[in-house]
Amino acid sequence: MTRKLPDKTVERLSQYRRALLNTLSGGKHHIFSHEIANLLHITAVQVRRDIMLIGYTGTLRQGYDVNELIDIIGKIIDTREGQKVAVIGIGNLGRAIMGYFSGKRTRLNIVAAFDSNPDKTDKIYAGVPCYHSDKMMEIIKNESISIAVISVPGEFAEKVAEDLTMAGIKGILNFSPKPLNMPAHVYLQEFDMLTMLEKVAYFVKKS
Amino acid sequence: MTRKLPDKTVERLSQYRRALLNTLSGGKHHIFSHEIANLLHITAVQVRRDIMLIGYTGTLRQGYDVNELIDIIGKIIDTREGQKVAVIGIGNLGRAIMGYFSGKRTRLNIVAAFDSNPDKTDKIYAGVPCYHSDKMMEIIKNESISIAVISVPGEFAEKVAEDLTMAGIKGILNFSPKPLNMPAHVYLQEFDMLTMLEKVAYFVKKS
DNA sequence: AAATTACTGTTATTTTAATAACAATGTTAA
DNA sequence: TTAACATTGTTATTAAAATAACAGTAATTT
Repeated sequence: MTRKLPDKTVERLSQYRRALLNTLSGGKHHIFSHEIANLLHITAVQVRRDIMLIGYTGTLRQGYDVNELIDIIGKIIDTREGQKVAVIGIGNLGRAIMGYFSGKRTRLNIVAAFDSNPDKTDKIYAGVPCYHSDKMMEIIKNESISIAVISVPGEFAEKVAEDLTMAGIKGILNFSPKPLNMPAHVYLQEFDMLTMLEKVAYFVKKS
Repeated sequence: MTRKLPDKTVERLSQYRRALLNTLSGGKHHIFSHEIANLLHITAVQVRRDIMLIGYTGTLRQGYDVNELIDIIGKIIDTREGQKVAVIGIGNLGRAIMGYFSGKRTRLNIVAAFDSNPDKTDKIYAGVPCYHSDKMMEIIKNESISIAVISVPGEFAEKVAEDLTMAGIKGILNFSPKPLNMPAHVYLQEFDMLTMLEKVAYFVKKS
């Protein structure tokens, strides 16, 4: 549809949408670029530029129609049919992820969780069934799950990623501290909290 | 000491160090830039450039001395005295963070956790005492804790951040989906998993 | 009705990050 | 001994992101 948007713009679109949904439930139907900017603590130019990139245009002196903007963003970042997500590893982190998502109305559905510990499998967490890892490849394939969140300890991340790739996964969000290597057709986002905490420590030290 | 390094270089330094510690425990004492690069799945030039920026130099044809490099990175990202960290919000996420850290790093110590639920307070999690939020400001001040990890639900994040600021915090890692606004002297790193998952979904859709 | 104001949308510039190019040099091979 | 090689360190170039500058315009004020 639209040509590929800049990475950072996509991140902000997700945040705009959440902020706008909030705005809407507060009964506000129009919003200025500088108001959106304030909600996210960024600049108004940045907001207008992002909105320009997705091809929406507001009205002068009235700003943007909140509903329309939410819709447009949805058309860009959601698929019509929705996408299925699996969470691999039901430790604290895995459960946190599922908790964050449960009830959030979105086109991203967490439909399965996996763990290698039999005490944790065959149960429901935040509405999501947890299966044993042995069944992972099969279920991913059969259910055509396209996105996986890896929240297993570092030692297992690589093996999990390989299996996921073989099962045909399309995108991975990797919370483990082990950097992964994926074939080009699998989109990989690393998300490493140890690194981020050390980074904060560094900049605190500097300032 | 060194002048301020680029953001991304700092992130990678943290990852280099972890990879190098691994290498070392595997009994390897020298390493080439392309080997480090392979561990992180980035390019060798990137590695050499980062190492150049921190002012370390390897030896031709032998590569880098693993111990020395670990030390140098430590001098850059750690402080001599160490830094104290608090985790605010002991849900699944908070516990995941503490679990990841326990035992891992000596210079970055999680020394306190806080929660507003009395069922969770006055207990030890992963070796860290959890206090009631009422005591947060006092303890942060008295213990001179400089870094906070916010893992409370979005609704509470803003208030927590304000209190932390007043208590004199220097850096914040914000896991909540609510974007925060901090005075310039507080270093803020947002870390929003919903955004990241939606981003993965977008790029999966595009490819 | 003219000037001013408060916005949007777009282009231009700057900054930051990544990549490429290559010079320097000790090591090995011929 | 000379040529080829493997590796580092650095500068040059390109790409991505953020910021600044500004043109356009409907509403409001004078």
